[in-house]
Amino acid sequence: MITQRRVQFEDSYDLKRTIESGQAFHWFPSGESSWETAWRGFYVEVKQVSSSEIVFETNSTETDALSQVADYFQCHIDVSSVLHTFPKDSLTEKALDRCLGLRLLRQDPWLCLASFILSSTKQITQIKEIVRLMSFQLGASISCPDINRIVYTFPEPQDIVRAGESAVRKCKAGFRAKYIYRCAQEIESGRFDLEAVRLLSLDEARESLTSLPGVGPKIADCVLLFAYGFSRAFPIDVWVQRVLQDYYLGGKKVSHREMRQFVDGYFGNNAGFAQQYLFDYIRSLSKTDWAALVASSPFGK
DNA sequence: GGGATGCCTGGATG
DNA sequence: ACATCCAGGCATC
Repeated sequence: MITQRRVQFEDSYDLKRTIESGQAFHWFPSGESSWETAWRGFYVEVKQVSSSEIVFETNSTETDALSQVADYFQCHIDVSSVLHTFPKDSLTEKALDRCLGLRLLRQDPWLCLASFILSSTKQITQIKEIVRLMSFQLGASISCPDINRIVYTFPEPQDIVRAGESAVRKCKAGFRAKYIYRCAQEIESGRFDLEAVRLLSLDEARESLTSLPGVGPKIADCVLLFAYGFSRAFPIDVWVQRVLQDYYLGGKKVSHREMRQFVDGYFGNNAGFAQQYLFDYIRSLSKTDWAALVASSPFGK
Protein backbone atom coordinates (compact mmCIF):
# COMPACT_ATOMS: atom_id res chain seq x y z
CA MET A 1 0.00 0.00 0.00
CA ILE A 2 1.20 3.47 -0.87
CA THR A 3 0.49 6.54 1.19
CA GLN A 4 1.36 10.06 0.20
CA ARG A 5 1.53 13.59 1.50
CA ARG A 6 1.43 16.88 -0.33
CA VAL A 7 3.24 19.83 1.19
CA GLN A 8 2.89 23.46 0.21
CA PHE A 9 5.41 26.11 1.20
CA GLU A 10 5.36 29.83 1.75
CA ASP A 11 8.63 30.11 -0.13
CA SER A 12 9.76 28.03 -3.06
CA TYR A 13 11.22 24.56 -2.70
CA ASP A 14 13.49 23.47 -5.53
CA LEU A 15 13.82 19.71 -5.26
CA LYS A 16 16.26 19.31 -8.11
CA ARG A 17 18.61 21.87 -6.69
CA THR A 18 18.25 20.45 -3.20
CA ILE A 19 18.65 16.78 -4.08
CA GLU A 20 21.18 16.97 -6.89
CA SER A 21 23.55 19.77 -5.99
CA GLY A 22 25.88 17.86 -3.75
CA GLN A 23 24.44 17.34 -0.31
CA ALA A 24 22.80 13.96 -0.96
CA PHE A 25 23.80 11.19 -3.36
CA HIS A 26 21.22 8.48 -2.88
CA TRP A 27 18.28 9.82 -4.88
CA PHE A 28 17.56 8.41 -8.30
CA PRO A 29 15.45 10.05 -11.02
CA SER A 30 12.14 8.26 -11.46
CA GLY A 31 10.44 10.69 -13.80
CA GLU A 32 10.47 14.20 -15.21
CA SER A 33 10.75 15.91 -11.85
CA SER A 34 10.62 13.06 -9.38
CA TRP A 35 13.18 11.00 -7.52
CA GLU A 36 13.07 7.76 -5.58
CA THR A 37 15.17 6.00 -2.99
CA ALA A 38 15.27 3.32 -0.33
CA TRP A 39 15.32 5.07 2.99
CA ARG A 40 15.17 3.59 6.51
CA GLY A 41 14.08 0.33 4.99
CA PHE A 42 11.21 1.64 2.92
CA TYR A 43 10.53 3.03 -0.51
CA VAL A 44 10.19 6.79 -0.91
CA GLU A 45 9.41 8.85 -3.97
CA VAL A 46 9.30 12.62 -4.06
CA LYS A 47 7.89 14.85 -6.80
CA GLN A 48 8.00 18.52 -7.59
CA VAL A 49 4.42 19.60 -8.23
CA SER A 50 4.92 23.34 -8.48
CA SER A 51 7.68 25.72 -7.46
CA SER A 52 6.40 25.76 -3.90
CA GLU A 53 4.81 22.35 -3.66
CA ILE A 54 6.15 18.82 -3.32
CA VAL A 55 4.55 15.43 -2.85
CA PHE A 56 6.16 12.43 -1.28
CA GLU A 57 4.92 8.90 -1.01
CA THR A 58 6.03 5.70 0.64
CA ASN A 59 5.17 2.06 0.99
CA SER A 60 5.93 2.15 4.70
CA THR A 61 3.11 1.13 6.99
CA GLU A 62 4.58 2.91 9.97
CA THR A 63 2.20 5.62 11.06
CA ASP A 64 4.84 8.32 11.25
CA ALA A 65 6.74 7.41 8.09
CA LEU A 66 5.53 10.47 6.21
CA SER A 67 6.42 12.68 9.15
CA GLN A 68 9.90 11.23 9.08
CA VAL A 69 10.19 12.05 5.41
CA ALA A 70 8.90 15.56 6.05
CA ASP A 71 11.62 15.99 8.63
CA TYR A 72 14.23 14.72 6.18
CA PHE A 73 13.12 17.41 3.73
CA GLN A 74 12.96 19.96 6.56
CA CYS A 75 9.49 21.02 5.54
CA HIS A 76 8.89 22.98 8.71
CA ILE A 77 11.71 25.44 8.06
CA ASP A 78 10.72 29.03 7.47
CA VAL A 79 13.31 29.91 4.88
CA SER A 80 12.74 33.65 4.84
CA SER A 81 13.54 33.90 8.53
CA VAL A 82 16.80 32.04 7.87
CA LEU A 83 17.76 34.21 4.91
CA HIS A 84 17.13 37.23 7.06
CA THR A 85 20.14 36.32 9.20
CA PHE A 86 22.57 36.26 6.26
CA PRO A 87 25.09 39.06 5.71
CA LYS A 88 23.93 41.63 3.18
CA ASP A 89 26.83 41.69 0.77
CA SER A 90 26.16 41.64 -2.95
CA LEU A 91 27.58 38.17 -3.52
CA THR A 92 25.41 36.52 -0.89
CA GLU A 93 22.38 38.37 -2.17
CA LYS A 94 23.05 37.34 -5.73
CA ALA A 95 23.55 33.74 -4.65
CA LEU A 96 20.20 33.79 -2.86
CA ASP A 97 18.53 35.23 -5.88
CA ARG A 98 20.02 32.67 -8.29
CA CYS A 99 19.53 29.63 -6.09
CA LEU A 100 15.98 30.27 -5.04
CA GLY A 101 14.37 27.20 -3.53
CA LEU A 102 17.57 25.55 -2.42
CA ARG A 103 17.11 23.90 0.98
CA LEU A 104 19.12 21.92 3.46
CA LEU A 105 18.17 18.31 4.13
CA ARG A 106 18.38 16.51 7.45
CA GLN A 107 20.01 13.22 6.56
CA ASP A 108 20.84 10.05 8.48
CA PRO A 109 24.40 10.19 9.85
CA TRP A 110 25.78 6.95 8.44
CA LEU A 111 24.75 7.46 4.83
CA CYS A 112 25.83 11.08 5.02
CA LEU A 113 29.19 10.23 6.54
CA ALA A 114 29.87 7.45 4.05
CA SER A 115 28.81 9.64 1.13
CA PHE A 116 31.20 12.40 2.03
CA ILE A 117 34.08 10.04 2.67
CA LEU A 118 33.42 8.85 -0.87
CA SER A 119 33.27 12.42 -2.15
CA SER A 120 36.95 13.06 -1.64
CA THR A 121 38.36 14.31 -4.97
CA LYS A 122 35.35 13.00 -6.84
CA GLN A 123 32.76 14.76 -8.92
CA ILE A 124 29.10 14.57 -7.98
CA THR A 125 28.19 12.14 -10.76
CA GLN A 126 31.02 9.84 -9.71
CA ILE A 127 29.98 9.94 -6.06
CA LYS A 128 26.44 9.02 -7.04
CA GLU A 129 27.73 6.13 -9.10
CA ILE A 130 29.73 4.70 -6.18
CA VAL A 131 26.75 5.09 -3.84
CA ARG A 132 24.51 3.39 -6.40
CA LEU A 133 26.89 0.47 -6.87
CA MET A 134 27.35 0.01 -3.13
CA SER A 135 23.60 -0.01 -2.60
CA PHE A 136 22.97 -2.44 -5.42
CA GLN A 137 25.77 -4.82 -4.51
CA LEU A 138 25.94 -4.59 -0.73
CA GLY A 139 22.57 -3.17 0.34
CA ALA A 140 19.11 -4.68 0.64
CA SER A 141 16.48 -4.51 -2.06
CA ILE A 142 13.16 -2.89 -1.29
CA SER A 143 10.51 -3.86 -3.76
CA CYS A 144 7.35 -1.97 -4.19
CA PRO A 145 5.13 -4.18 -6.33
CA ASP A 146 2.11 -1.87 -6.21
CA ILE A 147 3.86 0.53 -8.50
CA ASN A 148 6.36 -1.92 -9.90
CA ARG A 149 9.48 -0.32 -8.48
CA ILE A 150 12.58 -1.66 -6.80
CA VAL A 151 15.22 0.32 -4.94
CA TYR A 152 18.26 -0.55 -2.83
CA THR A 153 19.20 0.62 0.64
CA PHE A 154 22.68 1.91 1.25
CA PRO A 155 24.59 -0.83 3.15
CA GLU A 156 24.71 -0.52 6.93
CA PRO A 157 28.07 -0.67 8.72
CA GLN A 158 27.54 -4.36 9.50
CA ASP A 159 26.88 -5.11 5.83
CA ILE A 160 30.18 -3.49 4.93
CA VAL A 161 32.14 -5.25 7.66
CA ARG A 162 30.69 -8.53 6.45
CA ALA A 163 31.41 -7.81 2.79
CA GLY A 164 34.98 -6.62 3.37
CA GLU A 165 37.07 -3.77 2.05
CA SER A 166 37.61 -5.37 -1.35
CA ALA A 167 33.86 -5.47 -1.96
CA VAL A 168 33.73 -1.72 -1.42
CA ARG A 169 36.71 -1.24 -3.69
CA LYS A 170 34.85 -3.10 -6.44
CA CYS A 171 32.24 -0.35 -6.31
CA LYS A 172 34.85 2.05 -7.73
CA ALA A 173 35.55 3.56 -4.33
CA GLY A 174 39.32 3.47 -4.83
CA PHE A 175 41.44 4.45 -1.83
CA ARG A 176 38.27 5.57 -0.05
CA ALA A 177 37.26 1.93 0.41
CA LYS A 178 39.72 1.56 3.24
CA TYR A 179 38.22 4.53 5.08
CA ILE A 180 34.66 3.36 4.59
CA TYR A 181 35.56 -0.08 5.81
CA ARG A 182 37.41 1.15 8.88
CA CYS A 183 34.64 3.55 9.81
CA ALA A 184 32.13 0.74 9.41
CA GLN A 185 34.21 -1.35 11.81
CA GLU A 186 34.36 1.44 14.37
CA ILE A 187 30.61 1.93 14.25
CA GLU A 188 29.59 -1.70 14.02
CA SER A 189 31.76 -2.61 17.00
CA GLY A 190 30.25 0.17 19.07
CA ARG A 191 33.59 1.94 19.51
CA PHE A 192 32.11 4.93 17.75
CA ASP A 193 28.54 6.01 18.41
CA LEU A 194 27.03 8.15 15.66
CA GLU A 195 24.01 8.93 17.82
CA ALA A 196 26.13 10.26 20.67
CA VAL A 197 27.40 13.03 18.39
CA ARG A 198 23.97 14.66 18.60
CA LEU A 199 24.55 15.49 22.24
CA LEU A 200 27.82 17.33 21.70
CA SER A 201 28.62 20.97 21.08
CA LEU A 202 29.73 21.92 17.58
CA ASP A 203 33.42 21.90 18.45
CA GLU A 204 33.18 18.63 20.36
CA ALA A 205 31.21 17.04 17.56
CA ARG A 206 33.75 18.16 14.98
CA GLU A 207 36.58 16.76 17.04
CA SER A 208 34.74 13.51 17.53
CA LEU A 209 34.03 13.01 13.83
CA THR A 210 37.54 13.87 12.72
CA SER A 211 38.84 11.07 14.91
CA LEU A 212 37.37 8.67 12.37
CA PRO A 213 39.69 7.42 9.63
CA GLY A 214 39.36 9.37 6.41
CA VAL A 215 37.40 12.17 8.05
CA GLY A 216 39.04 15.60 8.13
CA PRO A 217 37.54 19.02 8.77
CA LYS A 218 35.74 19.34 5.45
CA ILE A 219 33.94 16.00 5.59
CA ALA A 220 33.19 16.47 9.28
CA ASP A 221 31.50 19.79 8.61
CA CYS A 222 29.41 18.30 5.81
CA VAL A 223 28.11 15.65 8.17
CA LEU A 224 27.62 18.16 10.98
CA LEU A 225 25.57 20.35 8.69
CA PHE A 226 23.65 17.88 6.54
CA ALA A 227 23.01 15.13 9.10
CA TYR A 228 23.20 16.62 12.57
CA GLY A 229 21.82 20.02 11.75
CA PHE A 230 24.59 22.14 13.25
CA SER A 231 23.60 25.35 11.52
CA ARG A 232 26.98 27.01 12.04
CA ALA A 233 28.94 24.15 10.49
CA PHE A 234 30.55 25.50 7.34
CA PRO A 235 32.27 23.03 5.01
CA ILE A 236 35.24 24.65 3.28
CA ASP A 237 35.98 22.81 0.07
CA VAL A 238 38.03 24.11 -2.82
CA TRP A 239 35.14 26.18 -4.18
CA VAL A 240 34.25 27.84 -0.93
CA GLN A 241 37.92 28.33 -0.22
CA ARG A 242 38.22 30.25 -3.47
CA VAL A 243 35.33 32.51 -2.49
CA LEU A 244 36.69 33.19 0.95
CA GLN A 245 40.18 33.86 -0.30
CA ASP A 246 39.52 35.74 -3.51
CA TYR A 247 36.28 37.55 -2.75
CA TYR A 248 36.09 38.11 0.98
CA LEU A 249 39.73 38.13 2.07
CA GLY A 250 41.42 40.26 -0.54
CA GLY A 251 42.91 37.62 -2.81
CA LYS A 252 45.89 36.83 -0.65
CA LYS A 253 46.70 33.35 0.50
CA VAL A 254 45.18 32.76 3.93
CA SER A 255 45.43 29.90 6.35
CA HIS A 256 42.58 27.58 7.12
CA ARG A 257 42.48 29.11 10.55
CA GLU A 258 42.03 32.63 9.23
CA MET A 259 39.21 31.47 6.97
CA ARG A 260 37.50 29.85 9.96
CA GLN A 261 37.78 33.01 11.96
CA PHE A 262 36.27 35.08 9.22
CA VAL A 263 33.42 32.62 8.68
CA ASP A 264 32.57 32.45 12.37
CA GLY A 265 32.48 36.19 12.68
CA TYR A 266 30.77 37.01 9.42
CA PHE A 267 28.12 34.50 8.42
CA GLY A 268 26.26 34.14 11.69
CA ASN A 269 24.05 31.44 13.11
CA ASN A 270 22.99 30.05 9.76
CA ALA A 271 26.44 30.03 8.22
CA GLY A 272 25.95 26.54 6.84
CA PHE A 273 22.82 27.54 4.98
CA ALA A 274 24.65 30.53 3.51
CA GLN A 275 27.55 28.29 2.51
CA GLN A 276 25.18 26.09 0.53
CA TYR A 277 23.94 29.03 -1.50
CA LEU A 278 27.42 30.34 -2.14
CA PHE A 279 28.64 26.90 -3.13
CA ASP A 280 25.78 26.31 -5.52
CA TYR A 281 26.09 29.73 -7.07
CA ILE A 282 29.83 29.92 -7.67
CA ARG A 283 29.91 26.41 -9.06
CA SER A 284 27.53 27.56 -11.79
CA LEU A 285 29.73 30.48 -12.89
CA SER A 286 31.93 30.50 -15.96
CA LYS A 287 35.56 31.53 -15.60
CA THR A 288 34.77 34.92 -17.04
CA ASP A 289 31.89 35.54 -14.65
CA TRP A 290 34.02 34.34 -11.78
CA ALA A 291 36.79 36.77 -12.67
CA ALA A 292 34.30 39.61 -12.92
CA LEU A 293 32.85 38.71 -9.58
CA VAL A 294 36.23 38.69 -7.87
CA ALA A 295 37.10 42.02 -9.49
CA SER A 296 33.88 43.51 -8.17
CA SER A 297 34.58 42.55 -4.59
CA PRO A 298 34.01 45.45 -2.22
CA PHE A 299 36.12 43.79 0.41
CA GLY A 300 39.52 45.39 0.97
CA LYS A 301 42.87 43.75 0.81
C1' DG B 1 52.58 23.72 12.02
C1' DG B 2 52.34 24.95 7.08
C1' DG B 3 53.56 22.67 2.83
C1' DA B 4 54.38 18.91 -0.43
C1' DT B 5 53.03 14.13 -1.92
C1' DG B 6 50.64 9.63 -2.61
C1' DC B 7 46.33 7.54 -2.90
C1' DC B 8 42.18 5.05 -6.87
C1' DT B 9 39.84 6.27 -10.84
C1' DG B 10 37.15 8.34 -14.65
C1' DG B 11 36.51 12.14 -17.41
C1' DA B 12 38.28 16.40 -19.40
C1' DT B 13 41.90 18.70 -21.71
C1' DG B 14 45.93 19.11 -24.60
C1' DA C 1 45.50 7.79 -29.98
C1' DC C 2 48.05 9.03 -25.90
C1' DA C 3 49.74 11.69 -22.10
C1' DT C 4 48.62 14.61 -18.54
C1' DC C 5 45.78 16.96 -15.47
C1' DC C 6 42.27 17.42 -12.24
C1' DA C 7 38.32 16.48 -9.42
C1' DG C 8 33.56 19.06 -3.73
C1' DG C 9 40.36 15.51 0.90
C1' DC C 10 42.94 12.96 4.09
C1' DA C 11 47.04 10.99 6.13
C1' DT C 12 51.77 11.14 6.33
C1' DC C 13 56.20 13.02 6.51
